Amino acid sequence: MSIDNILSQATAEAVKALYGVDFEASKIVPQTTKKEFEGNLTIVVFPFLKASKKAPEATAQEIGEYLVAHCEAVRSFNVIKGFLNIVIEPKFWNGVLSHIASTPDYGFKAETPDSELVMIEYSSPNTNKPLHLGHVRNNLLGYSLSLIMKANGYKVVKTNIVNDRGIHICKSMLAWEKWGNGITPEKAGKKGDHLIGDFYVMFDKHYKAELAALKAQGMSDEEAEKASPLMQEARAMLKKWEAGDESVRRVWRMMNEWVYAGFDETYKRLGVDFDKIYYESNTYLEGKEKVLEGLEKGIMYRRDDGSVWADLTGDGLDHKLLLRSDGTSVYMTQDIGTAKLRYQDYPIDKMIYVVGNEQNYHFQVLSLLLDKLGFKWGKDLVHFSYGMVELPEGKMKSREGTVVDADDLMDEMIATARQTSTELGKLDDCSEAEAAEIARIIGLGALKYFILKVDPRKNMTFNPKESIDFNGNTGPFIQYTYARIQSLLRKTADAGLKAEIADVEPNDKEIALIQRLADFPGVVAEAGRSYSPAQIANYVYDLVKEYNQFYHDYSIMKEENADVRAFRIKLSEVVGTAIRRATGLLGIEVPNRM
RNA sequence: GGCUCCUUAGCUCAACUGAAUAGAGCAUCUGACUACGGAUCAGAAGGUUACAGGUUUGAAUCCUGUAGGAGUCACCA
Repeated sequence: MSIDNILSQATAEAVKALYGVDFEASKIVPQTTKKEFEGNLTIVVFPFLKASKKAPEATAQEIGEYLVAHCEAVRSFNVIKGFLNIVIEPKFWNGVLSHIASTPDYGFKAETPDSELVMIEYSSPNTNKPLHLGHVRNNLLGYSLSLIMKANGYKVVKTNIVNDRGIHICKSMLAWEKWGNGITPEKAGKKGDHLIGDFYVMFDKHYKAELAALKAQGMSDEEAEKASPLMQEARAMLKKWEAGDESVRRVWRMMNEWVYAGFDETYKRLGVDFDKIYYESNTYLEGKEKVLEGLEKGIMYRRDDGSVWADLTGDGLDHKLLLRSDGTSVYMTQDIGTAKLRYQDYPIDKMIYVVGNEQNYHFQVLSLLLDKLGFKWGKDLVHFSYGMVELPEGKMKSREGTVVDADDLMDEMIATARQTSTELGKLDDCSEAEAAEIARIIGLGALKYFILKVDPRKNMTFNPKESIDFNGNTGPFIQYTYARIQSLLRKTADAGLKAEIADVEPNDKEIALIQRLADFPGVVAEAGRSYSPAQIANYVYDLVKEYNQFYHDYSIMKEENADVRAFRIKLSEVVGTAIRRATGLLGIEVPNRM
């Protein structure tokens, strides 16, 4: 049992014994004592005042005295206003540390046969252009979230829904047919997703030119859009695609393969993966059946023109279209169809969608509809919504060509990491292969940490330069600390020094570290932002900072007392393990040397 | 305009279910230094938590309103 729990329970007992009132021990949460006060843990006594019918100071005093008398973990206490600061018997911390050290999965919950199955959807790219900075945030959040849920004992299925059909794909296809001259990724020496993206841009350029020409002839915006031959061709192509026209389908399949090969490379480099991939070309017809089922049950209604709608005014929302008058699906219908297929494939208990906050309304509606249609996880599906990533120069705008490509970004990060590390002399003793690997780990670590440390709900500014800094709240700083610990462990091992939790009294800095280690946040709360990767990121940073405080104050290898030295080496080792496991939850690698 | 979210130090971000004097890093300033990995270390300065009310023993956190920003309100995905 943790010291927190011991203390909560002892406090509950104290309140019961002193004032005869029952307090649930789980409701009493001791907090870490602030640095400027004496003590390790603090209990706020305000909640007990009704029971004690005494002033805060007197109540705290009484509880403190009871604890010292009855709880062997408590050495002493002091009272400041309503705050009862408790000094834990220093030797107790050795027990805590050895518990942490001997529990390989400390802070993690193991999966059991009864574990709930959670499906996490993330990434969800369109197949007409390569991944960009926004997708990077999505992928990192989704992947980290899956690791965190797994650490919470859930069965996790990572899924990706690829938007591989629709007018946008046809635009790329049309441009390729018109101006591509049969070029392929191999011939162009280019990743497939980038090549397709180029054709999408090309279409847009020609289309814009057409519009301008038509408008110059006196057409309005709308008229021009309708009259544009290019757009008409694209629409015709979509019709053919939907009809299953083999020549269109063949090009479509070929070009999609190019894009997937490109995506796979990007995903692999980013370090994310999926258990099951769904394609909208397979799911977009599925929702229709479910909607018609809802129509029969009276959940939906049909309008005179034949279109099908859901009336959500009872839930404070609007009327929502689900089937067009020609019977075809809309986005919402597809998501219902995808949900149906997924539920056929997996016994889903919980569904998490990692999708940008511009779709908040969509998911509010989807949740209601899935619930009405009888999906048990529909009502409390989680839309893990995140904000936009901006750059120091401002927003990304595809029109202005300021979109940051994911591949380019990773290249740049790794190159910068290489350069900075070289300047610092960190790569001096490395082979070329080692140097490249270290640069990769640092560059990606910097990117991942910088993005994940921010509360996902907020829009954020990503500054590539600041993210690669070996000081401060950055990935490289954490990786550096880890590498240094490994270096220390190698040296002490070479010197034949022992690492063990000897029978010594830890000092304040060491206790602070142990307390931090005991708070390892692998197992985190149920819903909302509380299982956000940001909390893990900020935890690791706090731990690393705490360790640096300790590290700079004590010369571990020169320490004369063998027991103290062994204790400090062991403590460093445990901190290293905690760093590796916590960064692991973020999908960040840590190097043994750098 | 309706709805949702955001606003914390010059900048980038913290603050778990309300708790003590709102914390880090970067940048700035002052000082130290031949190294267990010195781009380090010690210290200073920097805040009416957008604003105004309310609830509470206690509010950055909860409620109401105002201002500013973002998103959304398509037979696009």
